[in-house]
Amino acid sequence: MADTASSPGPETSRLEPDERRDQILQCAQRLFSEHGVGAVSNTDIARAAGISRGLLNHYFGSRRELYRDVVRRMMDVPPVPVPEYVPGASVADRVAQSLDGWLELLSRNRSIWLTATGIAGCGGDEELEAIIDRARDRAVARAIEVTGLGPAVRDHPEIHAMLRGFSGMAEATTREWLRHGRLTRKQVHVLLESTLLTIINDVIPDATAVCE
Amino acid sequence: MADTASSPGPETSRLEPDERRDQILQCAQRLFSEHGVGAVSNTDIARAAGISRGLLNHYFGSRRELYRDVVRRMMDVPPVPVPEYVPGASVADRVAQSLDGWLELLSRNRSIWLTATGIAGCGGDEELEAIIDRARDRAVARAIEVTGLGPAVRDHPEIHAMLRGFSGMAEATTREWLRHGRLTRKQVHVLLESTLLTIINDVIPDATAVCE
DNA sequence: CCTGCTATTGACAGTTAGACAACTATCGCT
DNA sequence: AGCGATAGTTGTCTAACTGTCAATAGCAGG
Repeated sequence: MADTASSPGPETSRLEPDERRDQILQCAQRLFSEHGVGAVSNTDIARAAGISRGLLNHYFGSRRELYRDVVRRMMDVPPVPVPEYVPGASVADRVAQSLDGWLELLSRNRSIWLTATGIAGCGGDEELEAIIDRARDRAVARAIEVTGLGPAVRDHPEIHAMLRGFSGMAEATTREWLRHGRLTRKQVHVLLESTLLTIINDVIPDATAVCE
Repeated sequence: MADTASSPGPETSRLEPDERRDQILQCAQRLFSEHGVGAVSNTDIARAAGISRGLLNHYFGSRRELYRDVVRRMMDVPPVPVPEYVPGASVADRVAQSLDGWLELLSRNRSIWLTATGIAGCGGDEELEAIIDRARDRAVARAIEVTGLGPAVRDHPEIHAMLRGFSGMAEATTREWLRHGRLTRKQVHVLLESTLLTIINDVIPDATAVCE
């Protein structure tokens, strides 16, 4: 980054550690989103937060750890849009409703989500991979709950892996929608719904049979 | 990196520019694969290639450009496993055969592919994104050819975006197979085949209708 | 007002990328 | 053999970045 058109910096000093931590993370997240991770130095972040560079290391140790915490903060945002169990609803209904909730959530947190998933496998950091992996697993777990696949997954762990594959498709499709505008929300919905139902109804019986 | 257990370095000098370029890229690719991008310095690469540091900049300008060229080289590897047009074959047959060729190719170039896709969206570099995007588009173009969707795509460009979504699933699923061993090759095949056929037969009619 | 605690700073050390200049080695040509 | 042209080397210099640590400044409670 060349120059940071300095925002109206808080100009305050001596915050409580938790507040300071949070404020720094917020600034870092914004800068990463705006300029890309590689183009933002610790100096930039410190300036944006109105603090000295040394304080970054005091709070986060190394840059890598700061980076990890930013990603963690981003990924932890989604507070689960409640599966909503309605007695008379079919699996297809529940899938449709859950998908809708997910898409709604993403359309609200557009830039955060794009940054967090774009950051992704930046190469070499085990723990970072694990953080993103965990977020993905949470999404898959929700899918399992919604589709009522719980018992089947216990016997066939590969179903879990397949749903992780599906979540790759969900991410890619959502990028096409939110980032490039090459799909509409409705189209994403139809695509993901049909695909997920196919996986449940057609693929899983075949593929699990193959394994044994 | 502390010390690079020096490979049996070519020890030669005065190569043709093209050869030298290629040799440097090869070394960089190997180091990136082995130690991760962030852990390899220009000095490491120069040492591994048996040349001076300055020559790196002579050939590639900046580190970022070297990095881009490494990724470009990785992505350009797949020499298209020939679609093979057999007259009597159905779409499903052609999809199955093409998928099989793709999986075979990947199982052979396992580590290269994992590195290339893992490197992926490292954040912030437009041109790098474009390179990866282009590789993905090539895969999608092959899928369109195999499935005979050419005419439909001309009228409905969103089909293209959907197939890009599918390619996200293909990547994620393949990672589950090649990297984590949580799926077998057969399972990946069944999953991708069914999903792709569903998209072609069920989703595309629905979704394109929605658009108009 | 003083005193202890701690958030915060500022300067320092080590490393790296990138630019540049001067020099050397090797090839192709006459 | 001699002579350019060009690939490659070495070394240095600058700017920027990260991580560390002793010193400082702001805010409690007595």
